[in-house]
Amino acid sequence: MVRLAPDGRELDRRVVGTAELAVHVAERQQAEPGARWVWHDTARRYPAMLDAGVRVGRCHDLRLCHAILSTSSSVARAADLRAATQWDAVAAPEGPTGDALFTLADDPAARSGPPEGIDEALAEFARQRAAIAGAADPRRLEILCAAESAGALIAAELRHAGLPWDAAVHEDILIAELGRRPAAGGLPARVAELAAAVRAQLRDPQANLDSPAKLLRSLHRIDIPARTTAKWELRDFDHPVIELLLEYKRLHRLLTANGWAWLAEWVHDGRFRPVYIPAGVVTGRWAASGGGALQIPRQLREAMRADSGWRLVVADVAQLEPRVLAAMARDLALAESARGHDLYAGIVERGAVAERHEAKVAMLGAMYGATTGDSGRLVPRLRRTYPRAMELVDAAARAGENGEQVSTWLGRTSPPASAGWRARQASAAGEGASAADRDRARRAAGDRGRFTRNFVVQGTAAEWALAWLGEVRARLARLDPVPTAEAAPRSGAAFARVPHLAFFLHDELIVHTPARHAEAVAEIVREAAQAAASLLFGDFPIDFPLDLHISRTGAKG
DNA sequence: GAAATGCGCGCG
DNA sequence: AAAGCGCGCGCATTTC
Repeated sequence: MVRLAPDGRELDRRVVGTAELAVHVAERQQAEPGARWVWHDTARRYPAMLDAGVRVGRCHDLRLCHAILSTSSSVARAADLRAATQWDAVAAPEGPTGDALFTLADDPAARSGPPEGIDEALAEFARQRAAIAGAADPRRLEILCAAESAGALIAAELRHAGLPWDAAVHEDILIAELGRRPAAGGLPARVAELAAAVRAQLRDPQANLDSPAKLLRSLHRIDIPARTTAKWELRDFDHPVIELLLEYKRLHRLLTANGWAWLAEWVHDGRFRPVYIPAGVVTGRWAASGGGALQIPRQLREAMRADSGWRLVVADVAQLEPRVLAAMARDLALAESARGHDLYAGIVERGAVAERHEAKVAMLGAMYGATTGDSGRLVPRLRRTYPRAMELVDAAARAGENGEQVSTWLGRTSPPASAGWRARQASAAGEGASAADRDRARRAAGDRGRFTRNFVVQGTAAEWALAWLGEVRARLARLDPVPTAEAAPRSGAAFARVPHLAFFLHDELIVHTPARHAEAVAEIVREAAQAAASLLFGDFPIDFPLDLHISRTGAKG
């Protein structure tokens, strides 16, 4: 550990273990609340501090920032960073007994993580500072690295606090939908009944409903000529088995994905604690590992219950991506249509299309690269009405098709075209290329174009969301703790007495707060959205309206 | 018998 | 209505 003066001068250095580090950080946070901690990997250091009740205000995550800067097209000498060992490697998580559990030092060949020493960390930090300072627009990368690092803190904090989850409510839903939980092994009553009814209709008591290939053959035997067993295809066939089968699939899905096994594995002591992975997606979106945090069915949302005396403030952004697109492209016409709560209604008002639903599929089609169907047909209407916004995504698509890289608003850059992709394009352009070669190359180019088209919008939306999260976190930290008598101890040592973020998913966040702070928190969440807009887009006139509500109920029963 | 692949479906 | 982006998971099937 090394302490630096604001001018970068070294004040003192010591090698410390995790426990000692937590104590030291707690002391320094008191003395210098604005300090920014520089370390290799937040995911590795911060959870143990939180367990010790220590929160950190700001940090610079060398691993995540290395990943951004070493591949950003905004950085002039990114190769210097790439040459600097493996700073974006994920190190093994620190176990309860510290690094000793993962000692790899005696086997240098097995060591895949980054250098551990202070000098190496300082050198990497200096390289990253230089990379940012030398960029054409240093402010954007500065903001991106700060937001990414804040996100790393938040990801650890979200897991520490967890999302209040009432297992009894969840179980009530399961019983209502599926029937009683079977004693051992078997299917719940309603699922078993449906399976039997489907097999009766198929006139095959042994029919396998869970193997797509076998199910398809069973359907063919009763003259249903489906090509696949996907529900949007089955829905079009007029046969009594269809409704039963779709209901069976729905319940079977609920059972296997979010049934009793999921509850037992992921909900403990009234909290759902998924593992968040900042920048787990190349666009900068977060991924999740375990628990399926990205896919909790809406049906189960009722099981989210604030602790007694606490509230959940639930907020999501209405149509985040098209709003981000309007601001990036400086498209005043689209920004005007986006004013207020319903961007799609605004598009209809402007006369681009006749119906709200058309506005929605057209806009999604423009951002995803639809070429066929209703969506593909409607995109040209948007092109006429919002030429600046549409040119931005069209240009991103052309760049991708040409094998170029694209960047988000703040400077996160898409991956380069793979060697295989380049080889395919080159051989298709050569003399001996067959029609099939050219066709494959054209399809691959189209795929890549749709990816880069979406990358700039999805990635910038992720940046806006990170800024929003970071603003919310900073402002929540200024609210007063409640007395111990009103604490929510299950939210963990660091958050038992203060409002804290409890969930985040792309364009949605949830804060768990003492009831007395709920209105203040709601205001903070709204203000933070405008602050994020200003941070990224300055005074460009774009709204980011929220759907926001405060949960009425406390814990069940 | 483990690992990779395909399908289907939940989420944004 | 089920194409056009990004994910993770469970299950069945194929491959090593």
